Amino acid sequence: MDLNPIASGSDANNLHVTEPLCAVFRRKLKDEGQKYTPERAQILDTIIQLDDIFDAEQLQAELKGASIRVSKATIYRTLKLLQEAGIIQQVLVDSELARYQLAYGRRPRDLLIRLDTNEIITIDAPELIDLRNRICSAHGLKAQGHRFQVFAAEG
Amino acid sequence: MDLNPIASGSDANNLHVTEPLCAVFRRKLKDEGQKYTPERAQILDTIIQLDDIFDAEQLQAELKGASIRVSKATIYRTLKLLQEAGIIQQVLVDSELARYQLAYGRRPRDLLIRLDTNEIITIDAPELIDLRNRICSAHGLKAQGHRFQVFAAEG
DNA sequence: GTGCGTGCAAAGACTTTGCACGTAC
DNA sequence: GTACGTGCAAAGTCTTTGCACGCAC
Repeated sequence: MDLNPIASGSDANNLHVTEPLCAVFRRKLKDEGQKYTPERAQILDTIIQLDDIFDAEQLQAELKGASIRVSKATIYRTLKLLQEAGIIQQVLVDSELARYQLAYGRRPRDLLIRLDTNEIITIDAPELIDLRNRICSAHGLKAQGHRFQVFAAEG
Repeated sequence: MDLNPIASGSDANNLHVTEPLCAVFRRKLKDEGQKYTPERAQILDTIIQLDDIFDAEQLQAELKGASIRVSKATIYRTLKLLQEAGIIQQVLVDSELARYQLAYGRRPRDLLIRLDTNEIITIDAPELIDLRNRICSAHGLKAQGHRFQVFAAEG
């Protein structure tokens, strides 16, 4: 269960990262004198299997589906740790609910949000990497990531 | 107090809109059989004067500074109406708090967010308009808006 | 005059926290 | 064996809602 190489490898969205995500998480925890518990491992596993945008509720449901009972408190605490580790990031489509997605070793996933159907489509806009880097350079800063959402509806 | 032409006119971010924002709001309300009350007018005025990203708390404080007392309930109710009218939009920098900014008749304001200082810098990336339109066309949709946030830190 | 709006306080939704017990290291 | 983690329930924060009174139309 600890073996989750990033290698859904044919996915063009993945950068060249060879280290399994669980190893990344483990290292972050060890570095801070924290423990790699079964709950934390199972939560990360589940997120990797989901491979989609999710919220705390969905994550708990997914775990329950695998007969794993984890409290909301632990879910929220672990999501915070995973964010700190750079493994997941918040999506922020609206302010109603905190949603997350895998981020580590991936290009940011840009979103096309249909206002008429509320459908969320993942898109790829590689030119943004260049754009954001230029913007940051102009401000003497280094880009760490970005978020891009396009709102659209039937024409 | 009703006269708030969009005309901070030299601002290159403003499109050519000649109608005062309050008129836009008024029309939306009338169309739905709702009333243009002093509270609603004062809230819109204050948002226009602020001309910055704000949250419900700040808005109430700003009103209080002008000796105008409006309840949180009314503020939230009015913010929702202003969003429906397309006059303001949510910013969504993080999920902690709903923030808003003026939107009507303006290009979306793109943001450069410093992770080291939490400073939020408004930037202008006009090429995104083109990019987003191309993306939408490719999906047979029409772009209604977008959100772009770059995260950066000292290099 | 009627119906919508406001303030207040209570309710709601999501998230965080204190505590006692359990477990990774 | 110790310090950190977990579950539970309670507390917190932001936001929404029910109700009685008041005002825009």
